[in-house]
Amino acid sequence: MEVDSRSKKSICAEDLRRRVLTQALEPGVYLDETELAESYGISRPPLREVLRQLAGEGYVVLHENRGAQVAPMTHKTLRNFFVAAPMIYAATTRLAAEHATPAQIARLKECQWAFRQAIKNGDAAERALGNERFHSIIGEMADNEYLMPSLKRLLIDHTRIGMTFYNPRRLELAEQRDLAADQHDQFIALIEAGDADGAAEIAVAHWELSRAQIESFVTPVSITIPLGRAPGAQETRGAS
Amino acid sequence: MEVDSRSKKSICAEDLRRRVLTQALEPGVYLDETELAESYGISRPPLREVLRQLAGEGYVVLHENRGAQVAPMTHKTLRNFFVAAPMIYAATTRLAAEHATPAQIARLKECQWAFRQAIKNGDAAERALGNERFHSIIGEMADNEYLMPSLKRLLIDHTRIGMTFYNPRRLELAEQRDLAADQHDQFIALIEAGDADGAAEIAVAHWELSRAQIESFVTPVSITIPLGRAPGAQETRGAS
DNA sequence: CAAAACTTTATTGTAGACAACATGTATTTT
DNA sequence: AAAATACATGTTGTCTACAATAAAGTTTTG
Repeated sequence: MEVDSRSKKSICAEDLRRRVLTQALEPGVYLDETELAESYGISRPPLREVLRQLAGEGYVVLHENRGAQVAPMTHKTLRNFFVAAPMIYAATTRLAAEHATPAQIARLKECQWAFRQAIKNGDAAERALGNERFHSIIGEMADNEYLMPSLKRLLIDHTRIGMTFYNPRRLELAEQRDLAADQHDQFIALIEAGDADGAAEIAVAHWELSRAQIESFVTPVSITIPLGRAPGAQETRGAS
Repeated sequence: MEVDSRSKKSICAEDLRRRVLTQALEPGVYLDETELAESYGISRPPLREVLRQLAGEGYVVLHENRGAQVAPMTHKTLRNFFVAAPMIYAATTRLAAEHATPAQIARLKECQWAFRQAIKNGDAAERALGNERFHSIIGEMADNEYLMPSLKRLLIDHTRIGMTFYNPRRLELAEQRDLAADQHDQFIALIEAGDADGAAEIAVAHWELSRAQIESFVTPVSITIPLGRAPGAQETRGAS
């Protein structure tokens, strides 16, 4: 029955990842070790191990004698994101089409089903997490341990940006979400067909859609971007 | 005077990185926490934190209840390496030419000087580490937090491969090392000139040289590759 | 004699208590 | 009154001791 026999530590790590991705923990916020350890029912040493791991994965930043901070997003961050994303997304998707196994394709389809459910239900967090999971699976399909770290980092911030700009009331955004979901179906078809060139193309198209959406928010505002505090701006204490 | 006021933990982390890169700790070897903690003069909990961090950086792999293993190198690893390396190297070098600061260029020149010294002295480990440092600095110049994780992972295995195949007696390899050092000078010149296209080109050329060298070792042998044990093959205990 | 189960040993995982560091506040001094 | 210093508080960093898990060796049994 697939009992959840995972350790408290891995549950803790996964939950913290989820909270960072959904912005339940906002960029730049400092984390309290004692508080977190208690809430996950473990002591501080193992919690600190988890935080180190998450730091390695790019979810948090560690400051000596000043604890862990949810990875901040700055203006420079967004610029770099725009440079790296199309390259890594295209490359990994191409490789996914070349290497995907039937089992992985089945998982991708399941994930896509859940993604569409989340859109239908208007659940912002579930939609964002579902999207992250979808592209993570494609990353696993690519099966390249050298590209995966960059892909995962891109997905962290892509997901957080998606959460920031989510707005269920604006109609054109709802349409874009449906379009994105349709593109996901094309990802699946092309990967299943082993069409590397086609997969790379849809990856770029998918990115262009997302980029246009992000730019429609960033460009008009131009100066103040709602992407959380820079590191050391003000140190917002307290997680919840 | 730049006193070494870094914590024992960061010294420990750096030394472990060095030992992994130089193959003083061979791929696939399991690490003993008690032994390592004692040798670095710290207790096990902080050492475990360091190991978690190194796992996040790709130096080691953690197995639940079975400790930390120096990241193994398999045949698949090498294939993936050949796919990802040219892409990431070219991209980061191009960005380096666009973004490098004078201070960074100065550091790069210092590093290159040390690199040439190591070649002259026939010091394999110093040469390998110097090369790693050189390309790491270029990565810092690129200043893109999304590409850096992949670059660093590539450099880990590139360095280890370089150590594996190092042979001071074969003359054509010595020539190739000199050629590589000359290319490093071209890196510096092109980055300093802000020539992005030229930098990307030399990055590819540099990669091609390295690739040819690696292939000259791998192809003739074809079956058994001296790249360390696969995970779970035999579990070589003991670090030193 | 071979195989399986039990016991022993070594290593990893965790908890609680203590030390060190940083920050904010109050007091003192100019 | 303003600034600097000393103090108090809270949070991070570390250590020692203990618990749990896995491997190895030994014994027992078919």
